[in-house]
Amino acid sequence: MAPRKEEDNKKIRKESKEKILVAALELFAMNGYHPTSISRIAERAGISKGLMYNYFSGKEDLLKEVVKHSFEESANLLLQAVEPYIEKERLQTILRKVMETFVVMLKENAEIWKMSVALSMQTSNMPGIHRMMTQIFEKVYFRIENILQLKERPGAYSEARLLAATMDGIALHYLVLGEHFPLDEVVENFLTKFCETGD
Amino acid sequence: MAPRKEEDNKKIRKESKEKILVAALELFAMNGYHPTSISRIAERAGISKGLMYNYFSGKEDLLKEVVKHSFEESANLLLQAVEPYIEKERLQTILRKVMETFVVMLKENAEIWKMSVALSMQTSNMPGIHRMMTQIFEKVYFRIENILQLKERPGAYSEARLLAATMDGIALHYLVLGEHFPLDEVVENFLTKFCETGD
Amino acid sequence: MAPRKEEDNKKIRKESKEKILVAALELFAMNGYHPTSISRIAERAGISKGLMYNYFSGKEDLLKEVVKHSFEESANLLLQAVEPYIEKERLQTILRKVMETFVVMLKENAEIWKMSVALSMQTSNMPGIHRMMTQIFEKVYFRIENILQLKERPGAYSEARLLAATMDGIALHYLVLGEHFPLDEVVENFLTKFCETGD
Amino acid sequence: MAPRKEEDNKKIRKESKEKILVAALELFAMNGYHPTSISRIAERAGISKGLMYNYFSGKEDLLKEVVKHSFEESANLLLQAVEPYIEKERLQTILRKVMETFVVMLKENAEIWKMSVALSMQTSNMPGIHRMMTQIFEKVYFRIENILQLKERPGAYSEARLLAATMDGIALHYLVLGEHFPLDEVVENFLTKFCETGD
DNA sequence: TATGAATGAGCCTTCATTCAT
DNA sequence: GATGAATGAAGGCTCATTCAT
Repeated sequence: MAPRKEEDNKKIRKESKEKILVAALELFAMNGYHPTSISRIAERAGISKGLMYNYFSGKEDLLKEVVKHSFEESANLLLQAVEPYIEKERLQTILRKVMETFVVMLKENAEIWKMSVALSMQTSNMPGIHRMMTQIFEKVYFRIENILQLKERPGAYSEARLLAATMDGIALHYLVLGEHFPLDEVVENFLTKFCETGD
Repeated sequence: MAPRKEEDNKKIRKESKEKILVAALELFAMNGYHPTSISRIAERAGISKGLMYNYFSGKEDLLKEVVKHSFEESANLLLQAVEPYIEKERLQTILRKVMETFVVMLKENAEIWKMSVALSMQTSNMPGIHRMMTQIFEKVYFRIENILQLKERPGAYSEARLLAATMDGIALHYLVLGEHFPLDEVVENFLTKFCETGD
Repeated sequence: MAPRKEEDNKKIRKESKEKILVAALELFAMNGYHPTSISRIAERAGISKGLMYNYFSGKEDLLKEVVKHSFEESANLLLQAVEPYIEKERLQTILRKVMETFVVMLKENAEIWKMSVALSMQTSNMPGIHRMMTQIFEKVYFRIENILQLKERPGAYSEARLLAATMDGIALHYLVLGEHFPLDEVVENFLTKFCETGD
Repeated sequence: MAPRKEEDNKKIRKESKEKILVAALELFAMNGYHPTSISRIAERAGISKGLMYNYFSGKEDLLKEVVKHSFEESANLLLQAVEPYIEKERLQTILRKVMETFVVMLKENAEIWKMSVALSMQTSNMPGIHRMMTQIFEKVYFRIENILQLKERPGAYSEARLLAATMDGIALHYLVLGEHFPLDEVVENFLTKFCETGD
């Protein structure tokens, strides 16, 4: 047999890793980190338990990468969705676009978001994960502040903080109450309130 | 000689249960539910592992009572703090009072709130706990809606939802970012924004 | 208060002990020895856990007394039932009477008999209990041999052994198969076979 | 390097499972089910506690397989031993052969038989095990009935029941009394009695 | 690269027993 | 005589991790 080419190896590695990450994300999101066993993850990923340890140094490392992936993806999606509008449109339009995207993502990835929120509360255990999540989050936040400044909004700093906090608060309540929470109404109310002042 | 009196036993029982609840609250809040073992709780409470099961039917039952205690206490404190102002004062004053109390409680019980948020994200496992938390939360929410209606605020329903969500969003960001989050400034901004509209 | 009289004390002791023995017998018979906890027994007897240890030195001692009671009672009932017939009647009549009584007792106390059989198999653990059961059993056996000798039955020794073994074998199968086992038919067949030979 | 071959694994698995089954059988038979801990079994089998659960879903499952193995083996040995004689020989000869084999097996596996009898008395707990034992037992019984019918024995049904019951009764007494029980004499007496009637 | 048998620490829980009252 | 709070050893079981292949 000819030795496998370098490239093939790389591809195999990437595919296996991807399968593991996907399986882990699903299970962590569904059942939580602790109740999910490595065995179940391996099973769902269609690989052996041992193989995990070729790609990840342990369960916690796996969690870290899982979170990083999904967190970064969410952040990027949100930022990219509004990027085209930032220069041309009024703040109100931009915010509306942000909220639209936000709501879609929230509904689509409810379970994953729940996991993320739960994890972000675990400050003392898993400091590495907490740090990483904070960093990604702050990246998004800075972009928001940036936009507000661009639109010559007074008090952009605390206003950006409030804006981000409110968005996450809305998400939080939706995640807890589910369809009992009047997501669309609240978002509408929020947009009105946020834009009519000082504009 | 004579068996212990009924009263004495009651007192003993109450004290032991209290010790366990306190220890459990501290550890659950600090490290989370799963990573906290019954052994550690018993150790911290200064009792034997087995005694636990005289008072609680299991680890999850213990968590439930812990959460109920601390959650209900928080809810009551918040409601009681504003109760005297509701009739006499303007909405703005009431809200300011609410936020003051809220901020104090948030700072004082940050770890417990983290635990609560994390738990409220665990919908699928532990449905009993989730239900209980939702109920207590909704009680607070209804009082808020009530107050807004009293003050003849238009759209009290979705406005109350938004108000509650924003408060929790602010709490969330404070809990994640700690002192990096400009809590007071954001609260001020929020009060301004919320009260100046439609007033 | 006048001090309790010696007699009263004795009566109280006897009643409490009796309650415990009854409760233990029922639970041991129903669920087996190991799966039955002291707590459950105390509960059913309507007394406190601690009180048990005033009357019995431990769980195994309790079992021993329970078995002794019920075993002796069974043995006595069986012997007394046939005693009046021994002198006057033919062997066949006596045996028929024995079997009648045996069948009634078997049906009435199936669960207790199951427990007894199970315990009699535990030779290595609980040697005390095994010895006691053996002694009571041998008492019955000797009476049977005695009767056969009285009726001038040849080979009374091994015949008595066979008779006793067959009776217990029938019981065993009834206990395992329940109503699927044709108890009455088999008994009839047995009586025929046992009496027609050498008579 | 390369993962172990499928075959190798199968062999390893089989050997480990066998070791566990043997150890468990010995301990269950010697001390009973409840007093035997998984730790002790693992220790005797020379493996770790955890490995057990790769092969059995729990302690009760282990018991079930242990019983099934030993019970089925006994049943098969008994049936195979007489099979060659059934067609050619008279009933008396066949029965004598049965009893010979029976006695040998009884003496050789006394402890296992004790365990089996004890277990067969546990109707309420462990219904699965009870059912399994009953099934195997009935298989043997039906063969006996079958043979009696073949030899044109009248009343084969209840006679077969009696025959089986008597055999087990003899076994029971031997198991309880050990060498105090005159096994051979009783068997002889039994054969005489059983065959001389209706022949 | 990939496997899965094997480990062992640690988990939650039960329960016979003790003892102060 | 009677109670039941408290103990602590032991039980069954899970699971992240290792390692020979």
